[in-house]
Order: sequence, then structure tokens, then C-alpha cells
Amino acid sequence: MPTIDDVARAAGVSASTVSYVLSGKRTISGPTQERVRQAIADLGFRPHAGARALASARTSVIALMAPLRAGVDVNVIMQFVTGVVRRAREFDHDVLLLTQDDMAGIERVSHGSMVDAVIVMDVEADDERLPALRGLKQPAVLIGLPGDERGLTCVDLDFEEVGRLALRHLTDLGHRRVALIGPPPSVLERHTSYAERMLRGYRAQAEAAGLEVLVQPCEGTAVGARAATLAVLEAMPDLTGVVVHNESALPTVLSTLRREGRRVPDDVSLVAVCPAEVALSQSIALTAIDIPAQEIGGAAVDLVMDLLTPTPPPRPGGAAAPATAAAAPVEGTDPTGSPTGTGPTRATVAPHLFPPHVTVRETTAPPRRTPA
Amino acid sequence: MPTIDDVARAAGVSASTVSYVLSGKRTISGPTQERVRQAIADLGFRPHAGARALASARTSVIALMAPLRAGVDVNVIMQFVTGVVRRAREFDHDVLLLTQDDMAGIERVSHGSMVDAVIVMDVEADDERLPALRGLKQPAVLIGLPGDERGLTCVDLDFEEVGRLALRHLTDLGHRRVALIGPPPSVLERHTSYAERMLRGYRAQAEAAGLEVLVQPCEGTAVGARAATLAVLEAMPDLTGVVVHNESALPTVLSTLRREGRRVPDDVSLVAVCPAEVALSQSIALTAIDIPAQEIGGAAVDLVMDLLTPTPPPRPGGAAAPATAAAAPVEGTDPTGSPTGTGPTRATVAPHLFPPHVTVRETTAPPRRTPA
DNA sequence: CGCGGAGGCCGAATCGGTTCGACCACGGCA
DNA sequence: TGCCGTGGTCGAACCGATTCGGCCTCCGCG
Repeated sequence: MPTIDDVARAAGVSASTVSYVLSGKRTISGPTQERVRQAIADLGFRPHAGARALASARTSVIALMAPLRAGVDVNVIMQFVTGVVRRAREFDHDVLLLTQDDMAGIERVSHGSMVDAVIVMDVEADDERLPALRGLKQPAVLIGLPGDERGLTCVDLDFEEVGRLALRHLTDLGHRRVALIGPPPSVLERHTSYAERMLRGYRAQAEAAGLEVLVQPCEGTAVGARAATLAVLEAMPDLTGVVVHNESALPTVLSTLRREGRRVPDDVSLVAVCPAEVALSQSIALTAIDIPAQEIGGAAVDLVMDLLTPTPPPRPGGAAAPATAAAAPVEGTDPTGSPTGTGPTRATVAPHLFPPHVTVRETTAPPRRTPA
Repeated sequence: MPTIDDVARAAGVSASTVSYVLSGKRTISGPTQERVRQAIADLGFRPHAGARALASARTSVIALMAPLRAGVDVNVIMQFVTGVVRRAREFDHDVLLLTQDDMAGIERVSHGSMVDAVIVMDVEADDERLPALRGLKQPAVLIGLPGDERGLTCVDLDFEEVGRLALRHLTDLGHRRVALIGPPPSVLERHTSYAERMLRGYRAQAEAAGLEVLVQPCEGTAVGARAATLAVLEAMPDLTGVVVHNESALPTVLSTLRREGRRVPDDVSLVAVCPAEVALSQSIALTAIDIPAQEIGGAAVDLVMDLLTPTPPPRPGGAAAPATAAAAPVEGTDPTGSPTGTGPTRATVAPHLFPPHVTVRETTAPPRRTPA
């Protein structure tokens, strides 16, 4: 493994010059750059990550805490994960994967200076990790929305709106007898952020519309899903619409409805809340509010990068911000160029929420008029 | 962030003493150790990972290449991943996640000295990454079995035996008309190691038993699985047994059989090849050859640690090997204490193959006598 | 009583980069 | 012609650990 000194020698320059060629932090003449780059290529030089981290206090690694908790669909988790990894790579960063949901992992990699930042998934309403996260020397970004997000940066789909929208789509079609098949009890008991928010929005919308609300938690197993579907059918025999917020249950919900003689969408309309891939891999293409998991993961990385770039001193005659290329959702403060001063250390920016959309596929239709 | 010097000062010793207390590589007196540990606790000292990597040439990080390829079930991948992460943590190591399947990622982290070793998943029969892997300065462990594993360390379930065993279980029960619903075409076209090996074993066993072999590739989607099931039923209407080696297809295969009037296991027996969790979360508990994905992932880490511990010079009067606590499968050369000399740099050790077992649950039974 | 050896600790070199201050040469301007 | 500014490069300090050689002390033994 050649070192920077080897490169310097080969190029006939000093080590610092090589470093500056690499980082671009000082101007180096064209010919010199050329020689240096050539030497780097010839020798196959790759800077030693540890040495770099030691000297620059930057590791080019971000930690991703993706706890595999009971009740959360692995497919969805992996969507987030790949979104994060992909986007991180575009910023020349790697991802250290933490799967334990305790704080110890975070503290270890943080205090040990193994990472530049932390992204945390599966946030709960009153997450115990919050205070520790706030105390980190590295910035932290949450995927999800805890009850108190002060001092933290958050990004997620706007699940409250998801709840409203899902129901509204059905009522707009004319459905009045609707049930929600939700996440597993364990997820709710944990007060998982997305589940509670979705539920809140759904309930609010239902009450506003004067509908009876029927909410049925549901295990992700086949038997659990079957039981939940039957329970809903029994509690509301005249139901014509279902919202399903539970990826693992979808196949069984679908087949159970069928077995019970309810055709989809003729007899009952179904709108799912899940990633598009999941909606499309079912026995029938699901009308759904797609969870853009990959995008959200990517957005989390964008936020990390924002937090990592030293706040550009707000000089008015600005060469633009160094192109973080953040395709941020339309929300919160304007991504580029803060309107006025940078504000109180950007700690109070609004959470970045992606607006949800209904994608109509093959499982929703107006209720049949006959029973009316 | 306190440094080792701060600790040394607080404890009234030199920095090297602190280091030796931490590493245990030299004897330090009891009282001194006590003072040092106290100082560490008081200050909340955590060694700087970069500095440590620089000085010791060890990062305590291992790279895991887990490409998310079309056709491989995410649940299974994640089982491996968590197995790796968990076991790595037991050895005080962290995991850097690579999801691209190109070699660039590996080379980057390897040459940059970001990791101590590499674990590679989803190996193909003639994997193009092999030569590069052999050239790495860090050890590499494959989960899977390429055609030519010389110079590489491999671990996996013995999928050839899986193929034989699955079929044998059915024939032992008396079934003679059996079909295999396999992985998606894309997986086979890539010559994915596990798929080909399973198929080979299955074919061999079928021929040995003089059975007609019917193999049906199958997409992981609901429509794909339905199509595959119907195809098999049409090609072999009198079939009484199915082997399914395709996690994502299982729910639909099951429901399709049912819809076609074939009761499981009364009319047709089904044995799956999948992780136990998957077998148990179906509408009926599947008789299956469980893929111990977590264990295999853990075993990969064990192998990494073996490769990482400097080969204990084979002195006969041995204090035992430093307890890597490897629960290795019963295979290959004896894990501890090589029978004779350490052999040619352990490059030629046999691949570590886990022996498969059939776990009988509720989907297999003898064929009904009536049609005979 | 003297010597050898082991136990326990320290000092300094080292790992491989980054970064700041300084230096040099050259061009423009007065 | 002299001075200043600037673009381009170098040298050296520094980041925070690990590790090797050496030194001192104390004990045991002859």
C-alpha cells in the first residue's frame, strides 16, 4: 500500500501538495495536478481512512440505526436502508449498520469517532434515545417523527395526511362503511411514530366525515391477517372499503376477502399504505398510498450532508451553496439560501415531511348501488 | 472528548500504560489497573477509532457485501445480515454495509483500510469478484460456494444435500409424482450458487430414484407464483408432492393449490426450503428444510475472526486456541487444533457446509392410497 | 552480599494523512 | 525601479492512539 509520501516522491512534490490536489482546498497549478494524479494512478494510491479520520476529524462514514423490530416489515426497512446507502455513496460516504436498538451502539460509534453522523429509523413517539441523540457531537437525523423533535432533524412521510387521504379516497368514491386494518399490536404498544400518526389522521378524518371508525390491529402472519380480516368482516358485515396499513398482512387480507366471497374491488375497495413495489407484487395491483421509502432514506442523507457542511457564513454576494443537490420535499424552510439569517443554529427548522399521494390502481371502485 | 493522555494524566501514569491496561498485552499491576480504569470511567474516555486504526492497522470493522438482487427474498438476506452483525458485535466489531454488487466498493474499503475483512453474500458459480477478492490484503469469507473456491474461505448450507433431502423426504413418504418450484429465472441465469447446487442435488436424487423430474422456475410475485403453480399442475396433473425453493412464492403457491382443489397435505405434500421464520408465518406451518441464515452469517464472522487471529505458531505444548468460541458446523478440517501442521496457509481448507435437516410440520403426509 | 531475572512502567518512535504559516517567484502598478 | 499582491508550493506541527526497547526496582538464590 503506497502512502501519500510515495506519491509525493513519484510526482516530485511534497506530501502537502498531494493532499491539496486531492482535496482541492488550495489552488495547485495544472501541470502539477497532472503529475500528481498520474502518480496516484500509477501507484494505485488510496488514502488510509484511519489516518485521514485522525487528521481531518471526518470519517466519511455515517451510522444507520435500523432496528429489526417485531412487526415491522423487513422489505420496508430495506427500502429505507438501500435509499440511505445509495445516496450516501453519491456523497462518497459509507454506511455503518447498527441493528440493536439500544443506545450503546450509537454512543460507541459516536464517541469513538467512527462516524460523521447518525441516521435513526423506527422512531417512537416518546423515544428514549432522543436525549442521548441530542447530546451527540455528531449530527443526528431521524426517519420518523417523535413527539418532541426539538433540536433534532426529522424526515418522513406525512403519515397523518396519509391517514386522512386514505379514508378520503374511499369516501370520495362514495364509501361510508370502512375499516382500517392496521399494524401489529406490538407496533402500536411501542407508540411507533408512523403508526400513531397515521391512526390519528385517519380517526380525525373519520370523525369529520361522521363515520363509524373501526380499527383492527393485525399481526403480520398469515393466521393473524386472516383473523383480523374475519374480525373486521364480522364487526362490520356491510363494509365496502378497507384501508390496510400492514405490508405483511396484505396477501392474506386479499385472499381472505376473496374466500369470504367479497370481490375486490367489486364488493369491497381496498387501499393499502405500502411501498409501490409491495403494492405491485400482490395478486392484483393495489390502489395505495405509496411509501417512498428509498426517497426518504435519501432525503435523510441529504439532511446529514447539509448539517455536515460548515454553515456557509451568510455573505450576500454568494457563490451558491456547494450543490448538495438535495431534492428535498416541498416543506419546511427553503432548502437553499435561508430567507434571512440562518436562524438559531437550524435547530428549529420544521420537520421535513413528504406529502403523500394516492396512486389509483385496481383495488378501488365506487360502491355498488344495489345495497343502498 | 478526552484523549488517552488525559486519562494518563488523571491516573498518574503514562499513556502507554493506559494503552496496555486496555489491550492487556503487557502485565500491569492491580492497583495501577484500578486507577486507570477509574480515570477512564470518570472521563468517559473512548479511544479514537481512526487513531487506533492508524497505529494498530486494525479497524474493528468488517465489510459486508449484501447485494439486493432481483429475485432474492429480502427477508432471507436480512437474516444473514443480522446474523453477521450480531456475531460481529460479540467480537467487538462493527459492520460496514455495501449494497452495490460491483467490486469497486470492496476495493475502496479494502485499499482504504476501512475494514479488517470482507464477507460476501450471494455468490455466483463463476463469480467475477473472485479474483479481486483473492487479491485483497484483508481476508474474505464467502457466504455461498463458487465453482472454484481455492484460496477463499466459504460457508453455506449444503444445498446439494438440501436438494437430495427434500426429495428423499417425499419419496420416503411414498410420493413418486413430485415437482420442484424453484427460484426466479433471473437467479438461475446468474448461476447463483445456492440455486444451482440445490438443483443439482435434486436432479441427482430424482434420477437415482427413477423419477420424472419437473422443475419450474418461478417469479417471486403473486402472479408469477400462481402461474408457476398452475403450470406445474398442468404438466403433472397426478402430482402428489411439491418442493418449493422460493420464499416469496410460498403464500401464493399455497393459496393456488387450495383454489385448485388440492388440499395440503391431504392431496399434495409440500416441503419448502426457507428460513424457519418463513415456514412458520404461512397459513399453515410448513414442513421445511430450514435455512439457518442467522447461524450461517454468524459462522462467516467466526471464520473471519479465525483468519484474523495471527496463526498460533504450532508449538505442541499448547495452551488452547484463544477461544474464538466458534460453533462451527461438523465439517471440513477439525476447527481447533489442526491434526498435523497448519497446512498450506489454510488456503485449502474444505468449505464449511452446514448439514441440512428436514423439519416436519404440517404440510407433508403419505400419499392417499385411493388413486393407486 | 552480590548478581541475575522478572515484573512494572515510561519514553519515544511510528502509523499516514491534513492544515496552517511561510516562502518564493513573478507580474502589475506607481 | 521598487513595492505589493498573489498564485503555487513546501515544511512542520498535529491528530490520538500502539508498541518496542529500555530502565528501575525488588526478590530470590548462590
